[in-house]
Amino acid sequence: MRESKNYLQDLNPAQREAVETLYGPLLVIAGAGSGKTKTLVCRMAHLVEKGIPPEKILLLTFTRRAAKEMIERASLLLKRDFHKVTGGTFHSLCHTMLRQYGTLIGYSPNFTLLDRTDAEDLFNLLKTSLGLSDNKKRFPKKDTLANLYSKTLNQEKSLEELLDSEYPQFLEFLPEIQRLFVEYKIYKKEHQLMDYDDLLLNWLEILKNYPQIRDEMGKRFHFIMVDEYQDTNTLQGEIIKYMASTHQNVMVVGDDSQSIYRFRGANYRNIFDFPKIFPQTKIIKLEQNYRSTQPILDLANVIIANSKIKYTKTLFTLKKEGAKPVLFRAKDEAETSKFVVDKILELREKGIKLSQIAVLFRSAYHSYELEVELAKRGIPFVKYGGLKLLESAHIKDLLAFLKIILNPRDFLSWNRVLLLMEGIGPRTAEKIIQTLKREALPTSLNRILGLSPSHELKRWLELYTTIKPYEEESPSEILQKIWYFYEPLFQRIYSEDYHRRVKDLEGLFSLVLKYKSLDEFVSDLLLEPLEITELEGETLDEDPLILSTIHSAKGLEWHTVFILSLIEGRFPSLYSLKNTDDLEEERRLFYVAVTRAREKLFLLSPLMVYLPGEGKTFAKPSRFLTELPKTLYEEVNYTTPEEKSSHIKPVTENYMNTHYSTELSSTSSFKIGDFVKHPHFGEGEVLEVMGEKIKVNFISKGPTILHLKYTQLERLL
DNA sequence: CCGTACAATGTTTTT
DNA sequence: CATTGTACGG
Repeated sequence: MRESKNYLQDLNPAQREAVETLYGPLLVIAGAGSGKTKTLVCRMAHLVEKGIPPEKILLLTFTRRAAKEMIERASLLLKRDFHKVTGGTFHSLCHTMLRQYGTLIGYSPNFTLLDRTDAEDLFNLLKTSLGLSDNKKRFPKKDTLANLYSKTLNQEKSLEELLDSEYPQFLEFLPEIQRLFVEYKIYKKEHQLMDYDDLLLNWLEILKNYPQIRDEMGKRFHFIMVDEYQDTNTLQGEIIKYMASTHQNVMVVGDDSQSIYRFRGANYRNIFDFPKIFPQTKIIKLEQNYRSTQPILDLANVIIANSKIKYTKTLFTLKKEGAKPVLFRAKDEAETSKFVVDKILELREKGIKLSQIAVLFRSAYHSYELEVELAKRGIPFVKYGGLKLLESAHIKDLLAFLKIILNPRDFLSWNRVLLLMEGIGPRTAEKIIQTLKREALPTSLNRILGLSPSHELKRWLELYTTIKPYEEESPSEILQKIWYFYEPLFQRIYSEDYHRRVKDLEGLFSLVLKYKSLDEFVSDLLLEPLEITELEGETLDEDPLILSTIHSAKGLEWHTVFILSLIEGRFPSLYSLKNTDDLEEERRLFYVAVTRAREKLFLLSPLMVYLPGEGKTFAKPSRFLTELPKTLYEEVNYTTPEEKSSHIKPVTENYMNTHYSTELSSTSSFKIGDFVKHPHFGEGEVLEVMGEKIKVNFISKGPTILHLKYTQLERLL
């Protein structure tokens, strides 16, 4: 009780009201940077302080990482253990519950989870077996099918409506596609498979049909908190409705202007529907921004004011001072990359940690050129978004082995595994699977070996029948055994880029050590897919720079933010141009990107860009840029270091940065033993000169390596 | 029936 | 431009 004063007094009145409203439905509309996370953390702490056991709290967030961080922060706040709080995503909650209660609707506890590509593979399989891929050349492809299927569920539209609006060329196949979807559902149920959508759907079905489960949930989770509510869909809204039906103690937090998951069925209107589901809802708005400076916020407010829909709030800040956002229009992407890297090095010299700087972009591939430049200049970085480790073929192979160990009826994974073996193609694989369906292993062993003379098949089946996942063997031991078998096939299949791929696997081997059950390992990989760079970069000696898609940057903030490729067709994306709603979402995406910045914001918009199909073309600046008043940003010119010594000339007279306007230090002018002065680190002695780099022992900071190109050092006599 | 060599195709964001 | 489908030879 004594401690409570401290954290409650740190809150503004609105935040405090949200924290102190413990019972009943509560909707918090929280603008970007308005202390949303802080409010959630404090409320969680407050609940516990009022005597609520942590295990009665359910915290739903957008990523599991976010939940973990909040629980950590609450623990620190009260110096108590909050680890019994159940925290995670909707999908992970549903997954856990279905492992426990799935039997009610005919699912065994060891059902298999399908990721996106698994689902696509299944569509392909069914497409072939229904004879839909034979002569009709224009029948939709597997990824289109999976996409359509998911949309019918998440956006609650009929297949016909969706086809009409998005794929009119496939309308003629409506009956075939419908039949395919029915088959897809049947197949999943028969083989104990669930895709991502099934997790929500099936759990909702149980909640709807079993009042006793609702009661049980009410007792188990007496307080529910949901973060990022603007990015939930109707299905998730309904899950909340049932989970909280007995007590109504549910708080949701969201920002309608930051809704960026429409393609996944999220609708910002969900926020406004919340009071309809829970008529007693109390609404609180958080409008004070604690993150960004006024110039950044001004830009953000204009972006959202330009949108067609009226949003609920205008942000204000007390951080009045600050540099205007900078726009740089490079001649091409190469020049953009150089500018960004130069600026980053400059910031680092000023003492900003690389991990406090982020480069954001609409699509993962937009950063390729920059990544090359960063590697060349030796700047460590991690990238979020884009290709997931799980999506690479070799990881999927290993996972397929694990999946059939856990669920022998997962014939989709059996199919993948069998096709890896030399001498086994689609037909033989199909025959083997038919045999397995009639008669399980090990009884059918000899019959199956009779179908193919493949040595690899024989070796695998022998190994397979000896592995016992639920008994004494650890996940790591099992993975080792599989690797022992798989390695020769791996070398044969991926002979060209063996070395690149084997690196990923090493990461996987070290990750598996943390798990005590194989089941948990596999579902975790599917529910929170690992980023490729998350496994590679353990040995970095410096906090790395962040590269991220805007979607993956949600909820985070940095000292400086760069936004890449503000070009029509890239941002806004080509696919959003036809449809106003999609375009509006792109605008919100830009808003999200801008509001990630605390102090400095750089907007990049190259004049020429590589567009798929037509090579290098002139780029049209993004409409999001052209609709901004010029007074809100500074446009700069820039010459790359090769052409001249690194030099920026301000276009307008009050350009924020004086750094480039002074002459730069020349490489030759320093020797060991010189005394020098740095504008931010103060005085120091030169210890070593290494080409373009110099090592200086600063009085304030100790020995530091500087890049002469980007530093202005003054020699003292 | 398998594996490979060649042609075509559309190319975002994620649990 | 890299993945995905098709044609053909072994």
